[in-house]
Amino acid sequence: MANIQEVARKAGVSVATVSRVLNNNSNVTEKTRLKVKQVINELSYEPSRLGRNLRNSESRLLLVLIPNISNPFYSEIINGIEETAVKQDYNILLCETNSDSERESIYINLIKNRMADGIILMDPTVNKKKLHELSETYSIVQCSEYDKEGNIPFVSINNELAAYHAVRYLIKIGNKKIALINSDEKFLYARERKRGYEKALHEFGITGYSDLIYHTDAVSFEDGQLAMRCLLDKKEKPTAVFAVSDILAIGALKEINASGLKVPSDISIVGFDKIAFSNMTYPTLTTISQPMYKMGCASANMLINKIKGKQVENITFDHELVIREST
Amino acid sequence: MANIQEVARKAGVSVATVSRVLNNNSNVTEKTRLKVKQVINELSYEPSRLGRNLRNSESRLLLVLIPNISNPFYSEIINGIEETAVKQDYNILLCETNSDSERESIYINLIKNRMADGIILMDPTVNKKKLHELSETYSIVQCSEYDKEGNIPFVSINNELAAYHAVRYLIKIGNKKIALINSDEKFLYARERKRGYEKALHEFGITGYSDLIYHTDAVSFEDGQLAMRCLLDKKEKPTAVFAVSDILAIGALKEINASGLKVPSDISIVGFDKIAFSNMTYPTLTTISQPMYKMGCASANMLINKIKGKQVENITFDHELVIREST
DNA sequence: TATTGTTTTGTAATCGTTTTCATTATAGAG
DNA sequence: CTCTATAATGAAAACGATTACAAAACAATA
Repeated sequence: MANIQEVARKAGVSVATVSRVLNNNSNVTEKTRLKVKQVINELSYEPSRLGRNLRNSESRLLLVLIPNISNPFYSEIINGIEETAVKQDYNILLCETNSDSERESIYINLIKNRMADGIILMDPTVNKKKLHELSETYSIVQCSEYDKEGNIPFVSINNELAAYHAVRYLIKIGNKKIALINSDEKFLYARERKRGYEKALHEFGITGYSDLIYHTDAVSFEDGQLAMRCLLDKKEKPTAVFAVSDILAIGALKEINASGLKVPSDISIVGFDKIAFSNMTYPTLTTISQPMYKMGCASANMLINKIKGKQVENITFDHELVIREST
Repeated sequence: MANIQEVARKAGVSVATVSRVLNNNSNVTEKTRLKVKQVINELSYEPSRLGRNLRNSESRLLLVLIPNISNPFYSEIINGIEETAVKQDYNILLCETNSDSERESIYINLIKNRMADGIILMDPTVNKKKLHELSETYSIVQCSEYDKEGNIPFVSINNELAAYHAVRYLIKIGNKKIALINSDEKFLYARERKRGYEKALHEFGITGYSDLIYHTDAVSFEDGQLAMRCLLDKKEKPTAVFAVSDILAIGALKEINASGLKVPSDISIVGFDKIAFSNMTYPTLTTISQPMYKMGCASANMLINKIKGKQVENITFDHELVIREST
């Protein structure tokens, strides 16, 4: 495999000139440029990014930390990140943390080792203090789930408002006994969506159903089923369910169907995220849509700007209530 | 940010010794080792992989080329790849090709530029000749979808046999008019699964239903719906459907439900892949399960072995027919 | 033609490691 | 205490690019 030296020798120029041609940078005579390009072709030379990276002290890699790649919510975000990154000559290093802080710190080391130029964090499980320290030295942005305290920039939506809209809608179509299937409240989004839920109930003077809140261990279909089974066992069954994730909602839906009750006539259900599959369930799922793809694009741009040393501003995207058959 | 020179100076040793401590390689006195480690801590020094990579002429990055990250089939494979790679101190560079050969070749350049040590290809859209040329110089393995012609090693299943099993099962439970929802036959798996379908029909002497084969443009829920709508419009409706992907099957299922027909009493349906969703549909989907995670692990191991210069053998995993409510 | 200014090119240092080979320190044997 | 064998260390050359600075080539002007 040829290197820049060989090209220079064969073309009868210096490596500096070859490098200049490569980066079509400063002024090189058309004649030499042509000659060099010809030799590059003859030797089918490809510049090594290893050398270039070392010299430039950059990896042109963005580290993307997600809890779980199988969750379609993240797939869409990653789509956006990748698209945006590639346009600006970056690549993404996708790493799945499984919300395990040990695993996460293995990956975070990649930035300390200069193998990544920045991090897009989807689910910070690392302890806050460490994270904030880290963000003073390195370029980090948060996407979707974030930590308010520090000053690490983030891209997200207004979770409280979105949940409020969902629940208000359930109330307006006649529901009072509205269950909440929430995930672990260690997540900001979980706390915020719960607050939106409570706010809507409070606003319409609905009280006394605090046992209709269920917290799942994780976000999986099975957790959704489990939650719903639990809720159906209550002496006062809910007439509607708001789940903080489509995945949970779909599990719940399955459980309702299995119990012989009908959606939406017996129980209405609203999910969150508008994953592709939410339109394939029976019945189709009413849900809150987040602009996942755009959020991915925005966080990649934000990170790249941060790497370049620019000042960046937090972004809050709009959500939308998508009404379908489950309500 | 400290470098190895500073550590060496502060510890009063040479960079060689520091490097040896770092790689806890050859013999370093316990005393100096301790001293060096202490300085490393004091300076919170982290070795740069950029320097190391250049020196070692490796990137320790595996390029994973998938057509579409949103397809849960691939997510599971990626899980396996990543898990395996990380254990051996590799990271994965995940790249989505969208089955676009131009995009694919951008990514393939990464290996020419030494930014990746090898490639796991899921959906070779690059032209075959180029691919085979490439594989003479670089380490490449194929996973799931592959090209038989060349001698690029692959990990897959026996698609023909799997399809044969699915269709034979449909026949045995009493179906004759069995539709096939296939994807584009540019894919090997599509051609093979079709052959399995035909083999089963032929074996049981079923003929005359060749208009019950539908080819979709892509693999999406919508394509599945479209296909089913088309099949339901035939004068002789099928009593069973075999779809070459769960995604297509789920779309088809949706369409059958929408048309007022019942699954499985009116129409039975079998999918392929056993994605997580397939257990959440109404009714749950009978499907062929592939060991996606294990396939991911196997292809990562295979690639790493190839990078190390070892000889590798193709692997064909077993499939399994998972009978659920849709049949 | 000599002088100046502007392009174009080359030399050599640099990025941060690893590793070969030479050298020095240490221990063990006589 | 000296001599050897071995273990521990260091000096310096890679790896393959980029780039500051110096030098050479060229063009323009007097």
